[in-house]
Amino acid sequence: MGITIKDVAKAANVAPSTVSRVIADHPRISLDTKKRVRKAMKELGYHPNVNARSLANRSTQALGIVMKSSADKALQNPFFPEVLRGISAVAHELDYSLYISTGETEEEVYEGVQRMVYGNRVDGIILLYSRVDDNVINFLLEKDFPFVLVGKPCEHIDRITHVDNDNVNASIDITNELINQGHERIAFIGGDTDLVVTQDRMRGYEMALEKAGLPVREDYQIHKEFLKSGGREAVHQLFQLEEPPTGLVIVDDLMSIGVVTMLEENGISVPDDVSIVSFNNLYISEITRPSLTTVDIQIYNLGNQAAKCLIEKVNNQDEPAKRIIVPYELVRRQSSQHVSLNGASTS
Amino acid sequence: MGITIKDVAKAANVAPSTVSRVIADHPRISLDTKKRVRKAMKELGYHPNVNARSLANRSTQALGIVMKSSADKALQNPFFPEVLRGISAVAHELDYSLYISTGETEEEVYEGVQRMVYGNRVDGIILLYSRVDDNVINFLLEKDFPFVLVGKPCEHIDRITHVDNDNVNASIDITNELINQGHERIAFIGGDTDLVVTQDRMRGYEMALEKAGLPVREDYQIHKEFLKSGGREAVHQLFQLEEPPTGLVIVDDLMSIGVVTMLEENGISVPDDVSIVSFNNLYISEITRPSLTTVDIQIYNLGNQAAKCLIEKVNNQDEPAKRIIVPYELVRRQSSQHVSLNGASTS
DNA sequence: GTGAAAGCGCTAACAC
DNA sequence: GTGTTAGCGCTTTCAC
Repeated sequence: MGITIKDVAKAANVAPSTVSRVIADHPRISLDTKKRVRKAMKELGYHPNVNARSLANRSTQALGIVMKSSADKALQNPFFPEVLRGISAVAHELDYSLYISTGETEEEVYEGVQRMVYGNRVDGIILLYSRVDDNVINFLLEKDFPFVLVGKPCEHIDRITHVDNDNVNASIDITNELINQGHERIAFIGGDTDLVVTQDRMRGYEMALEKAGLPVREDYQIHKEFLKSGGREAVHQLFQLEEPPTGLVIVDDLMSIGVVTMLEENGISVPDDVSIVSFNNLYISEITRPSLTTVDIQIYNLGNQAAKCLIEKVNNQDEPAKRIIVPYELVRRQSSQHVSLNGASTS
Repeated sequence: MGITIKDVAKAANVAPSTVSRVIADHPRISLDTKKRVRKAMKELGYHPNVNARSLANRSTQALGIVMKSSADKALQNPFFPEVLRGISAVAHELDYSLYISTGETEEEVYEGVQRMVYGNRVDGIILLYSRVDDNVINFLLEKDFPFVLVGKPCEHIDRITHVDNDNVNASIDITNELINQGHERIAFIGGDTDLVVTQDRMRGYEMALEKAGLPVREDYQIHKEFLKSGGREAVHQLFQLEEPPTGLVIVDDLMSIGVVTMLEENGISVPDDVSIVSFNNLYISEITRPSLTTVDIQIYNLGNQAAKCLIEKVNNQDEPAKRIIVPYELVRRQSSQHVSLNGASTS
């Protein structure tokens, strides 16, 4: 069942090892035999068995992709297909396959990673999230298993190759966008505070405010997982304050859309009453109304770079830990405007 | 490098074959040795090498997932993470791993599938799309390789196990929703006409109109990939007609959002001037404004069923071809309303 | 109930 | 340049 290397060898009148060498395009095989062998492979319809190869080789030509637990379906989802595209492009080019592991809980995710590593299923792993105190990272470090992180590690930062944006500066810039438009009361809406990306973006926000001499107010920060029921309330409260914000920095475009809706339910209009800026530049950010002023973090590129780094690392165990910063870009759209225009629609 | 079955055997004072039998939980191994072996495995930190097992076994405990080419990033994306969740849940439960293959072009996708099959990487494949004249399906059929289709095959329908919604009836129902609200001029906006799902939904739309004695007008159908530049124009034209539609059936929620934006750019408001209904009930459909009246097709469930069917088929090559229809549900939200309310906002 | 040995399909010394 | 051979780690007859 299935053509093996032996069949090809026989047909081409060479030894199996020669066929193997032809497959690997070994330099010191004569062009003539190469041709003959290749012809035989074609004719017989030969395809190598990757398992056998992996066994002999201790290399799988496969990369593992690990997402964070998909329990909170909302937030990171649109991110995933795009980063996958980026990874897939280089994987395909370099003839790597992709394994994927996810799970509803952290525990499931961890188990998945163990399976990949212990089972010799993959040569390396791309982690698509970074959270404090993550046992997956500790496990991989301990096993000295090649991996790359998309995002910023919160520990061992110089031991972990990672691909990230400069989220702090991105956040400073996007917050300044509001400040430059004259906003002085700017609130921050974030997600899971365990995620490093949330932390960085919040820090940038605070730094920008401080630099501009604006107060950093605690009642201007929301961190509930507010795409669920709690969030609606939290946003409502924010605008019940004596001095409600006129600008909002939101950690993700998808959240922004939810917030816009909540606001409009309360008769608050974007950008006429409040300006919104956010992050990620998802596809949807352009086609929603208002279109979103956001930071394009180049998701595809993040995936692309991560895959490249990982493959380098796989091919050379001694490759030093790297840090790749993918540039970001501000995208100005309709959701933010100069504070002096506030109330435009009601006037 | 790595604990093998032999190490365990030595430690437990048995033969390697016995260890193997313990792993497989073979019945005629004494409980005593089982315990002893298991203890040794624990102590040594043994983990089976899946490649070796696959080689000996001709089974990989892995499923392949094939998406359609990701070139058109817009349409099917939000679908993917959700269906993956569904697949992943059962894969995890039954100890299967997931292998994923995508590509920018059809050709790349096809190559990926070949790699999975020929390389013995997976035991079976889940196809996440159905399009006419697809060489991937033909390839799998020809090789008699286990696979399951999410969607409806356009050929060999009784030979292919597939998991689908009843898209024709779903479309009839959602179109009737508009008809029952008094709409008589109802247009259809679809995507790629090669996709079976587009065809089914269009047919349902037409059948509903006919049943209601409403004309099926050709100038009421748009099929450009209109999330790109062409679409804006097409929608514009639609509302330049002498009798512009008052209702729109749109093949996907994400498209709906784009259309709402285009309409509002032209001063046409949803649902006050035109009602919109669509399909899929993506997460975003609920938080956008207006929230979308749509058909919940239970994406998670589609994935779940597909994975189950595939594993059955893998375990029993003679499993007959099945057809699983996942029920759908109408979700009424703000984007559609009775035609008599039209113009409400301008009055 | 358990062991010995062959073999899954391939690669990688080591020969010549 | 190419053939021979010994594994990679596991499963699976076939003995006993």
